[in-house]
Amino acid sequence: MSLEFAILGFLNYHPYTGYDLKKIFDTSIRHFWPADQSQIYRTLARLTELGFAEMEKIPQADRPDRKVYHITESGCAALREWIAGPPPLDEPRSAPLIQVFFAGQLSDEEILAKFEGFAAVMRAILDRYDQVPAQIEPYQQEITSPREHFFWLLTLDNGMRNMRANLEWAESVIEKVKSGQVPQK
Amino acid sequence: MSLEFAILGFLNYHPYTGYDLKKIFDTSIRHFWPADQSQIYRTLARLTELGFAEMEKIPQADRPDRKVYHITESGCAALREWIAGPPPLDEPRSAPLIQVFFAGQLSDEEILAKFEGFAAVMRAILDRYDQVPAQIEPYQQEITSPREHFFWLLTLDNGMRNMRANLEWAESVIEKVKSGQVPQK
DNA sequence: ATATAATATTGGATTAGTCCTATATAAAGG
DNA sequence: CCTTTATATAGGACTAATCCAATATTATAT
Repeated sequence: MSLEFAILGFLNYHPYTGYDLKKIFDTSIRHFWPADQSQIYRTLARLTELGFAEMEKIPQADRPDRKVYHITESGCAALREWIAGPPPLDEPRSAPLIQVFFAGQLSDEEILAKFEGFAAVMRAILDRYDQVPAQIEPYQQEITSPREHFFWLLTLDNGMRNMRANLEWAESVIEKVKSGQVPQK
Repeated sequence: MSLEFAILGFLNYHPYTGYDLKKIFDTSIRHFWPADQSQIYRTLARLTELGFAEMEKIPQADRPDRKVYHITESGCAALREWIAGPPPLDEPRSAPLIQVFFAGQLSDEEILAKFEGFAAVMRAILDRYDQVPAQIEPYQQEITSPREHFFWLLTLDNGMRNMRANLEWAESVIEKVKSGQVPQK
C-alpha cells in the first residue's frame, strides 16, 4: 500500500500526529495521492502494529491527547527499500476519457462545450500548481534539505508537464471541431 | 460509477455477453479504464436491475448459455446524459510519484537507475500505444462509424501526449543527475 | 496422448478508499 | 451572543475494485 510509505516518508522527516499529517498531505502529496483523514488514522494504527512506527501519547489538558508517531528502525528500512525498489505500476484510470471515447454521438456544439470545459479545468489545475512552490516553502526550511526539496519540485514538474500536454490536447480538439476536421458520421 | 457507462457505451453499439465485453475492453478502453472480468459480470447484473440493459439467454449445447445483454431505451438515455454531462473529476493517483517525492535519500546512482527504469517503462507504453490503431481496426468496420472511430483515436492521442510528456520529464531528470544539477544534501 | 487455450459464467474473500458522524474544547470573528 | 475554525481522534457503513477458485466443454497445438 502506497499510503503507508507516504506516511512513513513524512515520519522520517519528523514525528507527527494524524492531524499534522492530514495538513501536510493536503498541501503537498495530495496532488498525486489524496488521503482521507480517517484513512490516515487507520494507517497509522497499522504501521504501529507492523512495528514501523511507535506512538507517543502526549496528554493535553484541554484537547484530546496528542498521539505523536515516530518512525522506527525497521520502518526506516522498509521505507528505504520501497523507495529504491521497482516502481509500483498503477493502472491509470480516467473517467473523462470514457466520455471522450463515446462522444461520437454528441453534436459538434456539445463536443466544443465539453472540450472547452476540459481546457478550463486544466488551466485551473495549472494555476493551482503555480501556487505549490509558495505553499511548500515553509517546509523547505523546517523539514527538507535542498536535495529533498528538489525532488518535491520534480513531482510538481511532472504534474505541470502532464497538464500542459492535456491542455494542448484539448486545444487541438477544439481547433479540429472548429475547422470541420471531425467526421460527421 | 464509470464502468457502468463504459459498458453501456459498448452495448449501445451492439449486444454483447460479459465474455465479449471483457475482450473488447482489453483491446480498447483498458488503457484508461481496466476492468476485471468478475466486475464486468456484476456490473451487467446491476445494469439489468436498473433497467438499463436486458438479458437474452441463448442456450448452447456444449458450453454454458450465452447471456447476451441489450441496451434499453432508458439505458440509452442515461448513457447520453452521462456523456454530455460534466466530466467526472477523478483524483489522480500515482504511486511512482510518491517514490520520487521521497527519493532525496537515495544516491545519485540509485536515482539514475530509477529514472532510467521510468523512461524504459514509458517507451514500452508508447510502443504499445503505437499498436492500438491496428488492434482496434477490426471494430472500425463492424461497430463504429468514422466519427466514433475519430473519438476512439482521440483518447489514444491523449495517452500518447501524456506519455511523451512523462518520457521528456524522465529524460530531463537523467540529464540533471548526469550533469550534477541535483543538490547533494 | 496430453496439455492448454478458448468459450462462458458465478461467487466468496479481501482491500483500499470514501463518507459521515460523534466527541470535546478554545479562540477568534462578525 | 453566536457561529465558525482549529485542534485531535474514533469508528461504522458503504462502494469499487482485485484476487482467486470453481464449473463445464471443445478445439487446437505439441
